[in-house]
Amino acid sequence: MKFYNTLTRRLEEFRPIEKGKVGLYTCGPTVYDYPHIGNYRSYVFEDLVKRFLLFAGLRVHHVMNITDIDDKTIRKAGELGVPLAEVTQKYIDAFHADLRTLNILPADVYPRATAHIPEMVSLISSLLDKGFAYEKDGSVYFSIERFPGYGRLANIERGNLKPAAAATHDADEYEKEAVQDFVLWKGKKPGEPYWPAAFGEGRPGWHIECSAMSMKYLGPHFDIHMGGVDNIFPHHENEIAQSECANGMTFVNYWLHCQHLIVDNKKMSKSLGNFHTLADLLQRGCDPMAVRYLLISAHYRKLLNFTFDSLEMAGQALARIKNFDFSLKSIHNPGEADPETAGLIAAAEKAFAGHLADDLNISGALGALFDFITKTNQRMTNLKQKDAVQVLAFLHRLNSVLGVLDAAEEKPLDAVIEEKIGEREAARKAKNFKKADAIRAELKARGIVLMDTPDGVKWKKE
RNA sequence: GGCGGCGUAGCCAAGUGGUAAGGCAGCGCUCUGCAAAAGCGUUAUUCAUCGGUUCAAAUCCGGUCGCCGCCUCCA
Repeated sequence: MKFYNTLTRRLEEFRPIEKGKVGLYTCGPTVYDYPHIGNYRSYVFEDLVKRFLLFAGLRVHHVMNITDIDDKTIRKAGELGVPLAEVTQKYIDAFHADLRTLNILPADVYPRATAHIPEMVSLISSLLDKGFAYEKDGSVYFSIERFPGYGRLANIERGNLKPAAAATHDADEYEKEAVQDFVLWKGKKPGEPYWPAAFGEGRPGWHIECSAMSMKYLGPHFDIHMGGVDNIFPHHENEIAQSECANGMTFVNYWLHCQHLIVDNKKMSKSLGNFHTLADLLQRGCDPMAVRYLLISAHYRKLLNFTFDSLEMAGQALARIKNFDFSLKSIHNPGEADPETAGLIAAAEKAFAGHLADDLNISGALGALFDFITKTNQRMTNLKQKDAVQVLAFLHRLNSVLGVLDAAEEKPLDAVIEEKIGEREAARKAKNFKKADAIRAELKARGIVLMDTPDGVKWKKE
């Protein structure tokens, strides 16, 4: 399989460091507020990659950090007048709930920054010892001029900064030798949390946490690091600088970055106010699986424009897959399976996997799935239960990658509804269609859709 | 100022040299008590635009127009 590596700006064949295993690090949330669905585009994309690696038979060790100490979390706690840990725990819980709602597989570890301060202190000490960092007024900075590879990931030449940006660049409260140097350790300030360190009390900078925690759980050199494109610079660039200077070896082999979700041609962001949280969408009655489908349905390196129309279309496309699943489950014909079934499955699986192996070409993969659905629907009336079982197993194998079919929907009906359906059947037999339609409308209002088929009445949740 | 991306039917979106996947929406038909689902047919001589290379270009090269991102916290 091939991935587009931001570091080399080309498609590269993926080769794990250790055969059959993948070390995967993804940048997690800063827990000062609810994420919006633009944030979730990245997490859902990362989930797709992870699921595809698993589908391909690889064992994945996935680490996602939680940033629970930084300027924003401190500010939020100050505004609310509650302890930092109380604020961060609230948003951590909310984050995990959203991940479940979007059917995102959990990471193996969710390390929190505040639980790894000693590791960061030790890493900073090492950078100081090796001469890549310096202290100034109680803070510690990384000196980018001492790392020749700086700027390679983001393709930024030093000295090519926007003149205006360079001039006004963060004259912040911290003193640095060079304007582009970044902070590893922020000296203690009144009213802020702090931890002890050989180089003075204080708290970690944002970038150092990802280096320290990825190193702890994945080692100094691992396979894949992912995040949103806006993390390329400076965050990931800085991670590379810190990690490679401390360890003297390559940090990460493959860097994958997900493009932004946009709204009205503008990046969805908190500052522009043009965002929706997952809770907002659920409150409007949107199906979370349609949200997931929409977020994965465009190629990850292209902008995706969010509209309620496109969410509606995603829901309709998903409905085609669900109807297919539904039809297959209704087949109980006896007899031997048609040999053609296995052939069609093999061809579709090859096409599906082939497209995903081509830098996650999801459109191609979905095209292969829909082609298969159409072909199988054409054969549907002749299929035996033995065919249906094979096809269902295949569909669910593909869904192990897509994650858009929600198993939780398959709850049995309660007795009252069963009774209504029976009543309606009796009315239909008696040609009392008015009553039959009234019952159907009543059930529809409760989210149960009835379908009359040659095999008898079927139902599904809307 | 530097770096990078995008522009394919009503909408979404694949396709990077060989003659336009797929999804949604629409229209006609089949099935059906009516629906729903499903099927069949139909929906871009054309890929922002101009020019070039080639037997052949949406795909390569150059120009133009429009839009966006990064260079500062940000998925």
